[in-house]
Parts: sequence; C-alpha cells; structure tokens
Amino acid sequence: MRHQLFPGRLTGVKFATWNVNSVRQRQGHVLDWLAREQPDLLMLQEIKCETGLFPAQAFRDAGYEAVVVGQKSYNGVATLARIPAEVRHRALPGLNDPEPPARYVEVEAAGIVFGNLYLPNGNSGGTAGYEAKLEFFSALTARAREMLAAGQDFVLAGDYNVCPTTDDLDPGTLSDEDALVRPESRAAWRRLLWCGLTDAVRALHPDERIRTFWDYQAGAWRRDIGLRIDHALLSPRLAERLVSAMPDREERGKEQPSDHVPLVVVLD
DNA sequence: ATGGCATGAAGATCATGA
Repeated sequence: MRHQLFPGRLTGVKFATWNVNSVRQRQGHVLDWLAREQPDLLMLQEIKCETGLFPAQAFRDAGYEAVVVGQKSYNGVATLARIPAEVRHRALPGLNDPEPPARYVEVEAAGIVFGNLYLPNGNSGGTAGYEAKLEFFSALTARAREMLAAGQDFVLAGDYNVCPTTDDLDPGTLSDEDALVRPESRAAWRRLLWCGLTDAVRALHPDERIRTFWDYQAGAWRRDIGLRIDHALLSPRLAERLVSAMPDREERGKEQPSDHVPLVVVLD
C-alpha cells in the first residue's frame, strides 16, 4: 500500500540510486529498504544477472514494477517504480556499440526522465578500458544537452565511478593514477556538470564529508575510509525543487551488505 | 604485496570491482 510523501501535493517525488553488487545476493536488503524508505523510484546498478533472472515478482509483490537491462555476470541496471513509468531507452543513446554492456536505462515518470547509469570503472582493460569510460561520459553529456535543449526535466543518477574532488575520498584509498580520480575523469565530470546540472548532494552539503562506498577490503568500513562516487545530477528546474539529498550510511553496517549505500533524494 | 573481500562463472581458479 503506497502512501504519498506529501499528501495533497502531486508533484513531490522521492527517489534513490543504489549499486547493490548482485541483486540476487541483496534482494532481502533491497526489499527491507523499500519497505522502510518508501521511495517512488529506485535505480539499481550492478545487478549482475541476465534480465530473465531478475527477481521481478518479489519486487512486484512489494508494489514496484521493474524495468531491467541485464547481462550475464557483470554490470546490469534496473529501475524500480511504484508510480507509472515508461521506458525511454535501454542503452545510452550515442554509444556506437552494437552490443553495449548493460549500463544504462532511462524511464519517464511523474513528468521527469530518470537516467539510471553505471559508468565504466576504467581501471581494467588497459587504455581501451579507460577510453570506454571517457566515451560513456561524452555520450552522457550529449544526452544531457539534448534533454536541456528540449526543456525536459531530468535526473541522471547512478554509480559514476568518479570522485569529483579531493574532498570526495580519504587519503590513502586510491593512487593518483586510479581511473576514479584521474584529471581526465574529473574534467569529464565537470563538463557534464557545467552544462547546467546540479550535484544534488553538494548543492545542500557543500563542505560535509560524505561517502557512498567503502571497500570490502582492509577494514575500510570499520576505519571509515571511503569514496563519494554515487551521484544524482538534476536539471535546472528540478534543482529548484530539491529538498534533501544524502546517502543512507546505515545500510553499510548491515550483514552481507553491498559495498555501496543508497543515495536518497527528495524533490517537492 | 595493485590485491588483504565479494561476486559470478559450467568454475577447481579467474576476471572484475574501485
């Protein structure tokens, strides 16, 4: 049974993005979280299963329909919605790959386009692997420009695999050559942002130390050594409706957690 | 000690993650 976030206001929307690192391993976590947080929409990344193996019925029973773009073993994205949602794209437009990896799905709901993305990490596959990351960024930026030109309200949210500034990671977590912090990666992030988009978390918390990921290794969570790599970017009119934006840290302390936590955004 | 967890693959280790 859904209940309205803002009774009497039809425009309010609560959404989240969460890299779950295998949806089949994390199904219980996600269902518990949905029951507790009651978002209108949840964008999942790294579901790590083929589309047909996604546990759609379990989420349907919880009141959420799923749009799934999966593949075997790696990557995979899915958007869950308890409000009517229409599919716009099952791959990122502009990527000239006949068999693109499952890293993007776009739906429209409540008059807003939600782009759910899992950007390539960029540390594997040598030069070509890193190029793929920058190419994804280029295509994403082109998509943002297209929607801005059309006057469309939109959100681009997911695992960007970029720490935008030195404030977004703890010393000693990554080397300077890591694809998550390389100057070209950060420049690509800024080119996207500077189209006129708003980093929802930083708009409300410009100086706070905020993390969305803690490695499984080296006691990273225990030592609270992490990264801010999951982001939600808002188009101009949506930015003016921004009420709150914060990762749900609690989730990382649960049994068998994902290494990422949900990032939750509320618009009025 | 770029590999100390974690995940998925028709696997008895390897690729990937960030």
